[in-house]
Amino acid sequence: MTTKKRSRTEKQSSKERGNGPVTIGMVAQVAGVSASTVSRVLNGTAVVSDIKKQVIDNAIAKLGFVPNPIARGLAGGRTFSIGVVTQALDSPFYGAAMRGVEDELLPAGYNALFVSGHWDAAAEARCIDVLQSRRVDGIVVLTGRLTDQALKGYAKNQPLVVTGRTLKAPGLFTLNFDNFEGGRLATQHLIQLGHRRIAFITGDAGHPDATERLGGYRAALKAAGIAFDQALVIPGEYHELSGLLAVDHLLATNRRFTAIFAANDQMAVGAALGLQRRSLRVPEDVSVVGFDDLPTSQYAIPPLTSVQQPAYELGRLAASAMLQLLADTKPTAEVPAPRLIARESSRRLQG
Amino acid sequence: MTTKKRSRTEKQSSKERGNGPVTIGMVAQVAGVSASTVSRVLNGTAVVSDIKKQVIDNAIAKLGFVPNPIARGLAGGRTFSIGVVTQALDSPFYGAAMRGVEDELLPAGYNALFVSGHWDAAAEARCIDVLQSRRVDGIVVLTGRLTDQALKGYAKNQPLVVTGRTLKAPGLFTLNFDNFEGGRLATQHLIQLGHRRIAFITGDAGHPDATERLGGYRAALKAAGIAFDQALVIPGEYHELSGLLAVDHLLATNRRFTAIFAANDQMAVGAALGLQRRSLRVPEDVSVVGFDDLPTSQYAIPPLTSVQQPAYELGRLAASAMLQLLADTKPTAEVPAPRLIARESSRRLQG
DNA sequence: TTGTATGCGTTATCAG
DNA sequence: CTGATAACGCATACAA
Repeated sequence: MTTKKRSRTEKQSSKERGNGPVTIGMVAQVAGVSASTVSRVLNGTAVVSDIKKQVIDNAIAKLGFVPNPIARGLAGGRTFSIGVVTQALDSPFYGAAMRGVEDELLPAGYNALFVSGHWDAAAEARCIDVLQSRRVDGIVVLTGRLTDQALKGYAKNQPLVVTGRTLKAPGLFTLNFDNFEGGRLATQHLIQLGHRRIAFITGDAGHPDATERLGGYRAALKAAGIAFDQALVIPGEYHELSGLLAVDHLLATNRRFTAIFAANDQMAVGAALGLQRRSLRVPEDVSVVGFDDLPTSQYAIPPLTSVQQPAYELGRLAASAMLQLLADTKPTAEVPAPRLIARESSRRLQG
Repeated sequence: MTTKKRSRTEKQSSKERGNGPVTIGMVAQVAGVSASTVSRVLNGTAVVSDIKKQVIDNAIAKLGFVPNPIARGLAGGRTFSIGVVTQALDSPFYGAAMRGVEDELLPAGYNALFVSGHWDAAAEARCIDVLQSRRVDGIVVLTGRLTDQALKGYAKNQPLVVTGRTLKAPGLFTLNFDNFEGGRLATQHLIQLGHRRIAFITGDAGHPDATERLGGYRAALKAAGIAFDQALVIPGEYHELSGLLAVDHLLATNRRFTAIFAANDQMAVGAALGLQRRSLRVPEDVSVVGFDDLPTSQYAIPPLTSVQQPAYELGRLAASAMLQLLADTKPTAEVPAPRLIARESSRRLQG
């Protein structure tokens, strides 16, 4: 029994700088104190005399000790890792959000476990199972498909932060971007440029985002006294092809329009391509506005006018809220208001 | 002592379906066997009588038992999680690769821990430290900046799979995409279209990829008997702005060229925008070819000709290789050969 | 303020 | 083939 321990100690001392299994017991021994005391200075769990603290810190530094999160998790019930359910690992939007999460979590000593739900409620549920089995300290769900009910249920087991939804429940914090206002802004922008026949390409029907943006579109029209025309609303699914097909449909059915507002940038880009294919120029013949303001949108041809979605900020805020939840303080994060970024794809209606 | 255990059992039976802390001991008790035996059927560590196996499986199902990876990690020395060092969480390329990794790992019962090195060797080293402290079973480095030496060192501590490099060492497996051939293909494509004055926008100088692609460019020129002209090679940094500036530079210095080959799609898109700004049409006036074949590239205006980088496949292969390394079998993954995807941004030189 | 004892949920090592 | 029992590395009541 002690044999094993001794052999490890020897191995360590021989390599000296290897980040091998230096245990808390080893620093305790070197510092001449008990393991408990070392643990205490490590976590600030209790007051330790300055003198011993000094000695322990030295021992830690000397041995290059780094606590084992695994053991920590087992013993303390916390893993210092938080699970993040995204919808797609490969997406400019979720990518930025993940970056925000990471930037916020790492400095706090937490790690993120990213998994993706592929826009599917069942898959998301599986993700959460995996995360729970990994004993994450909390879960962040980025714009999921799970029902409010399910979410509330999960929140009972561990802190939960959810974006893209507004919900009230214990242990649950939601962070919602104002999609309605975003939709309104974009439409209003086009109206102010003189457009009155504005087509709208919707997002995925099952998604709240999409209907909210549509709501903003309708509100802006109404405010300007423009009649809503259902024929100008084309269903899309948030990807480029949708935009392209929407334009085809619009043209095939002889709809008259001078501008297109797409519920996200990907569809806007697809629409622009569709227009170009039919020899319609953007923005000379048709103005196009997107939503999300993806990093690539400023290099689209022409650079795309869009509603900025603060994906990175959203990620940071969500993570920060989670940290606060974990610290038992009430989260105070607030999502930035939507902002319209005007570029070359939209311009004043001529004639 | 048994008190505690009993209380847990009660809690469990009362909630019945809760995924609370059902322990191996509890299923052992229900099945009327020892914990060791349960562990054995769980891991297939030893032969167990079919009859007991049955009983245990039933107990597991009945209690909804799910092994605790944390405890597993502590006891068995394995965490069933593998660390993945990417360079950017928000990048179409790494995004696809991450998806590939996830798709391969999850079914095998492993989890991925994604962290990003931001193209910085020091940051990458920190990432690896974090990963090691999390006791991951292995590390996958996607196209890093670490030195071969450092990599070999890490490979001593745990299995390592590295992409974007060719290296031989114990416990280390590398997976290299043929960037040279990709560069050659793209250039050859333009040459076959009749172009002879082909500008090249390089990638980030510190990156092997970039120089290999340049090598392919030169080789193709040479094979066609076209003299290499240093003035047509513009340094870039792999982002859109580089492409735009490169075109500005080319035009400002009065270089004559009929085609541009950019070392990645982002720069190609930037170049296309730069050309458009100067009223040069793609492909009528200038053909443009990119590298990577990002998903968005097929919707660029015009759709971009590009060399396909099998990012998703690369991720899968890397993960699969890691799994093989972990299973002590020699990895056999082979990266698909580069393929040119011809679209509308390149066409035969007129006149 | 500090040390001791014990438990976290599994796997691994031994006996049998 | 199976069951005790000892680690795994740390945190935490409890006692001192």
